[in-house]
Amino acid sequence: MKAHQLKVYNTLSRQKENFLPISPPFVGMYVCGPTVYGDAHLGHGRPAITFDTVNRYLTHLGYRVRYVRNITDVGHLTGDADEGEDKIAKKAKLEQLEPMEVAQQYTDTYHRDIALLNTWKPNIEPRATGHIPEQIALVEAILNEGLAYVVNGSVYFDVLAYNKKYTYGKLSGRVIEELVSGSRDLDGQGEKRNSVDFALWKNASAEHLMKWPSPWGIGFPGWHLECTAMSSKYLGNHFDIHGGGMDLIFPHHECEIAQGNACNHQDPAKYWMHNNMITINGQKMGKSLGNFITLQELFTGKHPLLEQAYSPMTIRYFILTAQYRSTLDFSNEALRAAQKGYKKIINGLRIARNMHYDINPEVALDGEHLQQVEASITAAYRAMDDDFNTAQAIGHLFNLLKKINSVFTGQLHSATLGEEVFTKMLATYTTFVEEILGLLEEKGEVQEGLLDLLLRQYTEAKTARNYAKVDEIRLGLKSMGFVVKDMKDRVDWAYEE
RNA sequence: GGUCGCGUGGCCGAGUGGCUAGGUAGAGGUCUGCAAAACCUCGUACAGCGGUUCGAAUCCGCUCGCGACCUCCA
Repeated sequence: MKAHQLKVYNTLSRQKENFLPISPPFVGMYVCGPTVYGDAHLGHGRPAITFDTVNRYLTHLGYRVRYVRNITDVGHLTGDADEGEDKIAKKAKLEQLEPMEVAQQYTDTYHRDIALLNTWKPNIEPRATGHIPEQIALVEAILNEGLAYVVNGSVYFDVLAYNKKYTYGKLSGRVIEELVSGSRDLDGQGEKRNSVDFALWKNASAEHLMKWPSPWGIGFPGWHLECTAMSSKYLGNHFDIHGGGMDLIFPHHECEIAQGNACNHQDPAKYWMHNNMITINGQKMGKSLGNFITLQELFTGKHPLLEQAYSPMTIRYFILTAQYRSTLDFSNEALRAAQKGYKKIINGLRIARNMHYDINPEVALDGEHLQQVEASITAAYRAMDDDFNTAQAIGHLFNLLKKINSVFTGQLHSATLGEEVFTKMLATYTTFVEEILGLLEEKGEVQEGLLDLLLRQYTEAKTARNYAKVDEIRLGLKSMGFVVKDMKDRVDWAYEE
């Protein structure tokens, strides 16, 4: 296979750049994981699948990826920045649980749901609460640089001081003067010297549930700090890819860049990748809007907005049919279309796995078909090389699938493609579906052996022109979710679309 | 209010100057005991108006509509 020049859209430069890892073949990738205080919803599914696909494709190209995705189990506050209540602790009080019980419970459900989407596990999945000493050390380092200050046992990052040496706002495209003047009510600043400053360490009140000792008293870390602590610990001070949802660009990732520069004098990541939001009726699906659908609700169909259940692979396919930087609009109609498309892909996978080249010297090569197949193979890779355009790649896979189906049903002879191209076509198709896109065959309850038995009876009945029995078997299979495919010389089954 | 982005055929969704995206839905056809599956063909899509160009969905301007971030959110 020829060398690929992968291009990646970098939020920092706002353009596609050639992907050149810092130390090939190694790639360090850090992705912001969930704050574990509720069930994972469709909005969590998108970055999980997006960066899983990035991981898969980079691995396919031969890179050795270290994928780190954190679990936020402390420090993420509700309400106004740096003034609200800890999300985990709030949920703990509501459910009368230990905060760690809440974190554990939703970490478990997150893992369960994300695994169903067939995502590879991260190589390291660190938790914020497991890295308190590292975070304290970072605060001390930033204080030593003179870019933070202590007030009543809390430590704040001094954005204005930082901005004299570095540029605060370069990721989100924000101008510091506008942030300063545009800040809402000036009396809500509290201890901060300036409203744009953010907390590195917060003093904990007596009733606060999650707290640790520090040089500044009992307290807990600020939200942005954990990612700096854990990414630098496991990937170094400057690594290749930092990913997450677009809504994290500001302030979270902006603050991470500031923290990284403040204590390590360099940007933490070379490439910043951000997936867009999933919308529902054109509006962002999110916790704060209360219009989110959890993954479990999708899998079971138990949600007022859902007309039916949608399988994990349908969801994965649905998300992959859009480029990750575009919004993707949810609707039952779109998901039903995705379900059909997914099943078509998987029926093709079964066929491709079992198909063999049929040597026939009397069949001539067909230049047009050959050219179409070769073009689709090249185009599928080119799409992935162009900032992981899974939507476009899938389009080319469907073109390959048409050829595969044609050969399978006898409408096209495999020899018209020649053995080399035919084999490459099958290999490309199966590699893309299974390895790169991560689409699995969702097997039903029925054993394949049983299906084969029924199909043998079906064939016998058909030969005997016992059409009543033929129809009976056909109906029976249909009720189990299978359709019978009658071809010229044989029969086969497929998943009902 | 500031910053940024979007508006593609019934629906979802690629595409950023000339080359069929694709899926799904619908229509017709081949095949079939009838079907199904599969394959083939089709609708003449680019918010509106103006401009640049030999040529624009694609570049520029204006208008309309929608959204994101600026406060926790993937």
